[in-house]
Amino acid sequence: MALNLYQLKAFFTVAQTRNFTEASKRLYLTQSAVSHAVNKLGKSAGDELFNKTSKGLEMTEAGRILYKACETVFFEIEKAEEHLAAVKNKNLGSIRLGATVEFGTTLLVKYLKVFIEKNPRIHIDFQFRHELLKPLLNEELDVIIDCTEHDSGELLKTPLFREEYAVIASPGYLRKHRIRQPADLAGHNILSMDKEGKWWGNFLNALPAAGRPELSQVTEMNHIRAMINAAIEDLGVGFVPRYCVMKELKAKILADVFPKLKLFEGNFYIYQKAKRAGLERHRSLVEYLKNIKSTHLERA
Amino acid sequence: MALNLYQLKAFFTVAQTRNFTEASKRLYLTQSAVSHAVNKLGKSAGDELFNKTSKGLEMTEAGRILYKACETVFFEIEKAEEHLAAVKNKNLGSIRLGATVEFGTTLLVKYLKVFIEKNPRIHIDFQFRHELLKPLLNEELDVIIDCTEHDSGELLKTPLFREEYAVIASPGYLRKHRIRQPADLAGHNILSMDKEGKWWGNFLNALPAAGRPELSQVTEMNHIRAMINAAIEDLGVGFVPRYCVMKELKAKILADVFPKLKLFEGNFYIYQKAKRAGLERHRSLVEYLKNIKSTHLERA
DNA sequence: GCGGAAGATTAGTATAATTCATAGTATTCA
DNA sequence: TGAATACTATGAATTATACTAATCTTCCGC
Repeated sequence: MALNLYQLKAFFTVAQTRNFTEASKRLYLTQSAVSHAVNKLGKSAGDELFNKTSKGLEMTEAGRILYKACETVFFEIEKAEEHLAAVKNKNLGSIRLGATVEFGTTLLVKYLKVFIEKNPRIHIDFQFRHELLKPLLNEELDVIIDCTEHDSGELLKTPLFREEYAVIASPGYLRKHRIRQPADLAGHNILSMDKEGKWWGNFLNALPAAGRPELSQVTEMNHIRAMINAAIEDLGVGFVPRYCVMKELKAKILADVFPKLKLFEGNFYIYQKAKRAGLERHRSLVEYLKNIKSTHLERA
Repeated sequence: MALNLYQLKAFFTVAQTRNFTEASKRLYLTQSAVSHAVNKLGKSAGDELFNKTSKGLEMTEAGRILYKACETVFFEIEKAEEHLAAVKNKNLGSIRLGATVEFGTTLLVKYLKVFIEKNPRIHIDFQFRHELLKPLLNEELDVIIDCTEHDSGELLKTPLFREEYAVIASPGYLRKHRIRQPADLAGHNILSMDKEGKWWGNFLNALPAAGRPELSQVTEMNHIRAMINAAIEDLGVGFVPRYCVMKELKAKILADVFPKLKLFEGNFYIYQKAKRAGLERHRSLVEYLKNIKSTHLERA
């Protein structure tokens, strides 16, 4: 039979992307080359590797067997390459690090400055977006920092810190509209990431059922920074991670509406594919990231 | 860098055999092809992979890194191939089974008959020799059954049974020379695998120091079967694994000189490379072999 | 049924693997 | 020391294979 690495690589990438054309781009090859390679691999495996269904490609059993082998094989090769590079004082390779937009653009880049200076042989590329899990699973990203909960055998999860939220408004807005307790929010313009109010859900849940306001007038905007700026401009009341507005609170261009209320949202976690967590560069980065705290922004 | 499977295979085989020419034979390639491949691999790894020393090849650090990766990679590929074959009802591959000459040619082949009939998709090749460990380590053999003790992290050891020995002679010989107790052996012709008497060491050790005979007249012969046949022909007294002479004892062409003495030699063990023990065909075979007992020969 | 998207096919080219022939390097032994 | 032996390395030629470009097929939505 004699499996072949070119073909396995092509197959593996197709399996990850579920798309020959996309795979060909990742591999810097033509779609034709990928098609050839996967077909040849299928022949030497004695079976088709993919079935074409109405909604895309689906692996056959033979495909799944090979996929599992590929995970180990390519990881092992990558590890060996990293190890060789380490011995020869070469670059250790790169990490594609994903994080949510606000967290990434503010806290993360500042915190990583020291790591990047101390580890010149590890290159880090950044991807700040909201959708993080899927790119991690299909190997567009190597490490992500996300504040949603995922649990799967193939992912390694490292807890970072508890994210504290705050209800914010500009001091001017608060002077005009007295807001003393949560119930007072009814009728105010509510700045939210979504129209349905899921974004404010954790705030509401933190309140006793009796004191929950009816959030009727909701303005949707799909970036936290936009929400913050809107609040600064007196456009309404926002609900945001506290670390995002540390500076604004200090500078008093924003105020904490309910300073006595402790509002915790989900944890921040580092996620990586369990297999790839064995890479030395992953280990160093995660070890460093573990010490990040939401309070790091205050120093900045 | 982009490591390459052909080159890794060539390198891996050279590393196992410590010999380019031997590796080329195993790979059904020319020595030149192997040399080219290993050199190219060395170039893409950025370092030499072997140093030539006065007594053969020696891996460099880069070589050792790659060797470790190869172990995993090729095992994983082999496992995938076996798995694919299983799904498609093809042959599961072959096992090169090694055992000591006497054990292999008598007990083992008979015992394995049933396994071979029940598992037509696993092919077994046999190698009966005295040197078993080295061929196992350099991948000339996949599984060996040996009665010597080895302990190493890379080997998986499965105990089989305790081997019982017996002192034998032909009934005619015993009629002529009365042998009542071990001390009577002095002066007799002693049949042994070696001239120095190490072979009889375990017999002597089983006796109280006072009753140990002086084995002065030793005849060396390098096969157990030869020793047995010599004993049958009245040539002297032999010391052999009991399972080897079950038939002869029953047929009364040989007699147990000290039937009341229980003489145990070392255990029999199955050894395999730990990595390769994960192969399905290895598991089935070892599972079956575990039930072998030295008494199986009596039935035959 | 037409256009677009995605994969397959075919034929030709580029690249890499393999061989052949030969040269080089230790080691052994007379 | 020189010849014989047993390796490995090298370069040119050959063969196998990966890859591309262009074209074709299929499937899906409008």
